[in-house]
Amino acid sequence: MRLVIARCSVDYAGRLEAHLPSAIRLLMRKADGSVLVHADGGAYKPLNWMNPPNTFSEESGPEGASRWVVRSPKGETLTIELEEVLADHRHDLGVDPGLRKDGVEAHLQELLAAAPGSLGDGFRLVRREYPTDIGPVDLLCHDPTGEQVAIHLTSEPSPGPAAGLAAGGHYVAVEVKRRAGIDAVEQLARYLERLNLDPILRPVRGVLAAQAIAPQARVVAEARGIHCVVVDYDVLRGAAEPELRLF
Amino acid sequence: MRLVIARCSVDYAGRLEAHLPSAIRLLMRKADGSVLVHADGGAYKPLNWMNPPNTFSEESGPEGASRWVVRSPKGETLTIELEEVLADHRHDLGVDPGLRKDGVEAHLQELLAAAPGSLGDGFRLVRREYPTDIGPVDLLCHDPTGEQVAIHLTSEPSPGPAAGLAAGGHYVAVEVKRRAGIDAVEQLARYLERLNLDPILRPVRGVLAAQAIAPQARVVAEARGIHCVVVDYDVLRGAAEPELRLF
DNA sequence: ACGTTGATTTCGTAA
DNA sequence: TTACGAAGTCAACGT
Repeated sequence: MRLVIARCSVDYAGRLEAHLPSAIRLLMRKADGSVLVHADGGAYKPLNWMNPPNTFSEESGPEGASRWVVRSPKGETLTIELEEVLADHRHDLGVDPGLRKDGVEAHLQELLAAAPGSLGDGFRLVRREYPTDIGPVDLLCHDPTGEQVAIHLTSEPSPGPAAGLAAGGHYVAVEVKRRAGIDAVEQLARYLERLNLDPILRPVRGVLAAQAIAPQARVVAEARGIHCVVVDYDVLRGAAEPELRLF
Repeated sequence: MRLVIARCSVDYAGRLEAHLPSAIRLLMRKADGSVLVHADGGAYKPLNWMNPPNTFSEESGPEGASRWVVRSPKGETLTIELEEVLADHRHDLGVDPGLRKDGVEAHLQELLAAAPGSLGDGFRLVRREYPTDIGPVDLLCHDPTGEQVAIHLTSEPSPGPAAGLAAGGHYVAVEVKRRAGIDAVEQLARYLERLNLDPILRPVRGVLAAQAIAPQARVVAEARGIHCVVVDYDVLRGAAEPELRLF
């Protein structure tokens, strides 16, 4: 990794065009070829950058000035005019071990799959990522209460739900989000529309489960008969490991 | 700006939890308070970071080791254990002048407004950012072909379209996107629903114009009678400056 | 202040 | 490989 502090101006031409007038900035060139231009503000995002793969060229000018030209194979060009170089450090960092993340939507879905009762009394999980022709529904559950549905004696294809569950109650399609907006409601509504075309599943209700639900989304959801459930991550983690709650 | 090269391990606890095992990394602390952890790869995104506002504390340990703890008011915590510091530079960069951008969606909209014929044969622009009660439609155009609409002799309020254009053909609401997904289709569908409540405008057709349209979005659009137009930025730039095409 | 939309989004994953 | 959804999305703009 090379770190340069320099007074410079920057031009980017590619998917858009951008220009940075002359100022003192940090230029970073990583071992993977990335070039980053950072100011002393603007949080974690660089003012300008070029991701790998790219070709890098450095031309010397008069009085310590120089020019960096970085080109991507897609025709993007990042040009940096270094007018005055105040520092130029190089460091060998080696390869970084990976980052471990925990607590994203996938994990929330796991916890809900392990504790479907959090979504509604008596709910049982039928399948995660239940496939439809417009994409998979996060969770398909079964609610033993409510209206009776027809009993199907015919055997069903593999991806179908277990026939036994359909004997009473109804199915519930669950959309899991960390933060649910109107788009989540519409996504779930599309799934419900599809699922309710299937006479074997019908009627399918909808549940929107999220750590936070936008007020507008809640209004739209209720209007469409979709039930909203706000889930708490920590409570859920407890519910998924019920043995911990006995003590 | 402070730049530290150090062997360190990092833990983040906040909206999610993340852990980075010990390795040599660049730690950046900007004048605005941001703390960034960069590896020598991974392009422009830091491995971990904390945006301002935050509180920063640095504790010294034995043999040059130290610990940085960065806390945000929302309860997020970034903890960096510096086991070995290889470099520690400070630089005063000053305030950065702004970035000038050109060529984003707004610019695409300008080009289409200047060359509405790209959207359909004979299309004329009625208005950009045509207001509705759920937000402005990117472009409202008029298609001289197709069904006849009623002629309105009454004068109209200022934001209304020119009455003369309504004498033949029909109106077209255009949604402009760089990349169109299903959400763009639904956004346009909502606008069309609203616009078609207006007896003066009715009937209003829909056109989705984008540099790239997701296949699923195209299916949904066609199903709703919305026409899809893929626009090319460079061609459009040529069409918007027709004098250049004479030579 | 809040909500909505765009982004050189980037990044992961599943088909 | 491609396509699609999620992101510690962030950030800008309009209400």
